[in-house]
Amino acid sequence: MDNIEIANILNQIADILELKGGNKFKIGAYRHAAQIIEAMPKDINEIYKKDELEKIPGVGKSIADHIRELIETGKCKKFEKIKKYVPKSVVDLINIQGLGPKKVKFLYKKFNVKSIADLEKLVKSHRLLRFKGWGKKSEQNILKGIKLYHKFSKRFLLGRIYFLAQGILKKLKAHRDVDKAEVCGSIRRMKETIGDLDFLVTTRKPREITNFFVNLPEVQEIRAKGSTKANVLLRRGPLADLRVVKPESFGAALHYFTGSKAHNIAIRKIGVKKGLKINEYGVFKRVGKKFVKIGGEKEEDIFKAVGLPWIPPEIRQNTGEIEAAEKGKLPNLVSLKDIQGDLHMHTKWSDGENTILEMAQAAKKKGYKYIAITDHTPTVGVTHGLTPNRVLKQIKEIKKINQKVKGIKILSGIEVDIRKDGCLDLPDGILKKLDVVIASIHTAFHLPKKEMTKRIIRAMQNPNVDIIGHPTGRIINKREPYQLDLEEVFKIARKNGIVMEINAFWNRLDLNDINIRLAKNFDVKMSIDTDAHSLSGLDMMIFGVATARRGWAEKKDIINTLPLNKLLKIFK
DNA sequence: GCCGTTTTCGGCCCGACTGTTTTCAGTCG
Repeated sequence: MDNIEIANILNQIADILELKGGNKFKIGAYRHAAQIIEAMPKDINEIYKKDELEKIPGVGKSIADHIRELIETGKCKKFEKIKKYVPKSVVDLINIQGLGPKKVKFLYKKFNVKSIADLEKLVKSHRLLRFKGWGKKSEQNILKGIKLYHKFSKRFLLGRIYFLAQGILKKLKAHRDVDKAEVCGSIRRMKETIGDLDFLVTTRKPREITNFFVNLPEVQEIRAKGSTKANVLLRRGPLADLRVVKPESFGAALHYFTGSKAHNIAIRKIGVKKGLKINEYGVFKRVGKKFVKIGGEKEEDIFKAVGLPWIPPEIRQNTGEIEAAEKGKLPNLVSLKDIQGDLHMHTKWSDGENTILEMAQAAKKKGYKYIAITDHTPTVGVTHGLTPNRVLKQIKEIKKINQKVKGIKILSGIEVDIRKDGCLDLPDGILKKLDVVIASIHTAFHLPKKEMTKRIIRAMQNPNVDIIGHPTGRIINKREPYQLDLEEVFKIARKNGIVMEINAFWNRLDLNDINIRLAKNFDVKMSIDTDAHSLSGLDMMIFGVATARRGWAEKKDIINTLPLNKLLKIFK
């Protein structure tokens, strides 16, 4: 069992306890431990082997026992026992937006609601209206929540399975009979959600490799297995395909399996016009009645055959990249190595896991030249946000740490909350003292479009605001973006020199690819920041950069590619 | 269930918002 599987079970225990109405601090303890284990870079099995489980913060004797049991037997008595209290399908209902443990418990006990179908039927019968606390609005909200759940429930978030895919890829590459291996599909295009995993391998021993693949420990169930193709269900949830081709077809197969489908069709169409046939085995030229292979070992061969330069996977959507390539006007996409610093992160001063010093040292290790510490403000209650006094204290503290740590500059910042009316929850006099001010919304998500737009624009007119954090507020698979007139917002951003954040955290990725392209059209500058709440959170930068690339962003569009002296000129 | 330069017991970040009420429970972060 890996970290995420263990964390999943701890979270499920917490879910069930919540439904049972258990002690909320106990529930919190399970969740806390799950969060730490999921986010920590170390393999929990290694920690188990060293008998150091209880050294993990948030893990005491009891949870350590559960983990030991899980690692040794794959099961845990506590979980097996409380699982009997409610069916899993009932627990899953709390994932519907607007439903929490209390409401789900009520629905289960009173109406025996066990599934989304049950729930929908009940709501539509209006029988709920007779009960205290359930009104017309509640009905509407539940139906909306169900719709959202259906819309998103089939795809996996990139950040949840990216590292799983990389891990499997590493194993494939390490196999002595494997020539080349790559992960294709939407993961290679770094799409924010992933349907399944596509692995491509070249080898002279296809049978051995397919066998090796279906017997990987990550595999739960073999669904199909042949000599050059296999399909499995992974324990983490998604399906995974393996395709084996000959080395001389690697490039063609890579292109074919990377997609997108729309992009591939467009490329093949150009090929047809030139008398070419393009498929996963190569590029073929028509000679009389026969087709003769003219390329396919490298991905470049495919593009070259249709007279185009190589196009980065992230923008292969057939949304203008082929036309741009034809004109020699492909964007020079920003890349991870261009990033000079990270301007949004939290520390123990609010809801982060690590100290300012630890974050700075980890960032320095990444080669960053600067970071900004941007803790929360009091409105976001759970986070123990910074009051004016604590802001001043933190500024002093950062000054001290800057003298200690060489080679990286720590900027004093804040993620100040934008209240419902658009004013900020710290006084201007305090904001003025900070190097960088990010303003974000964490409450009142459901305002009408006009009001929400006005709210953000009012915040952008505050002379101290530099960046708007996660500008649309969406949580992938969970919460829709706010109703917002982004074009209006971008106009003001351009005028006032406000930077729009590309929040790199994998369940946000906000701005998303489409809005990044829009912002670019308005000549709005952006910053790619992790919103890290722990050291491992800093690793999320790849997802932010990938999203920026999908939005055609270039180095010049992204402010945290600038050296410090130039960056500081942008801030007020 | 976890944790301790306020500690080994007794705390455990809590404010904003919504929808329902008319003072508050539930949800969210």
